[in-house]
Amino acid sequence: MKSKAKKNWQRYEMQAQVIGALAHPIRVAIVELLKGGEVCVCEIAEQIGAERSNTSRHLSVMLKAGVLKTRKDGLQVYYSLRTPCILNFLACATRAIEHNMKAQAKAMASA
Amino acid sequence: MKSKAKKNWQRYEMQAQVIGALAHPIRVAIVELLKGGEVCVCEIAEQIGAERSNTSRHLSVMLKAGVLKTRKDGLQVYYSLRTPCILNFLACATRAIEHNMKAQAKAMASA
DNA sequence: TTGATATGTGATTGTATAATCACATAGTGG
DNA sequence: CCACTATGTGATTATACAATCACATATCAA
Repeated sequence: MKSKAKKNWQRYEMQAQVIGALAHPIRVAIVELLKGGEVCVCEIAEQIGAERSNTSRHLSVMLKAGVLKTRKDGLQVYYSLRTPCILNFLACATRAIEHNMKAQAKAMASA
Repeated sequence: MKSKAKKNWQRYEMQAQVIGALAHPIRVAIVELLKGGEVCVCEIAEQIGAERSNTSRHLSVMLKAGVLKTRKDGLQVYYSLRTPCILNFLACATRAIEHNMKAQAKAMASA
């Protein structure tokens, strides 16, 4: 039934947007950094070694996707995880990578 | 410590690649379709309503990322989930979306 | 008020990704 | 062998995304 995919297309698009919000190494690094709690933009930028404006843009992508939330305090804006289940993405991705490594090692051995 | 992010950069890149392999509505649809078990390319293309060559490309992205695996049987190639934990991505993304909807409704009400 | 700092955003440019077409390859059956 | 079907891939073009710079805004402190 092609109709099922058509019917759910909008949902697929939204899900892809949320997942895409984590599909960049800088954003993965940010999520991992925020695992320990809220951090302000300037510290995020410093810790991951990226320009502030660039960091700000990446944060806004994730904010827009609903993955992060913010809290203003004076000059600073603190970002934190809004949907903690996204941490599972990282763990699952790691599992896939380990899987790949093993397969690669096996391919090497047989070559 | 900026050094931590630098040190893990390669891992972040690989994780982002795996996550990015799911960051497209067609690929989300494919993963959902494969939830029930292996499906051949031509049926995947038919069910999601995409061109076969395009479907094939999306499948190869996910295959390369280690998210899917294949089994050849005669003319057909059957794809299936290699790392089932990626199904959690979809569920978690849905949760984030619901969160967004609620926030949006609240913003509407207060406007 | 002035100056300093944090954050975010428009504009630009370079890079990556996606869709399409044409075609190659490989297996199947007559 | 030949025709047919499924799959995958090179080449092209259009689109989306990322990084950077310059600048605007907001908050604080003196």
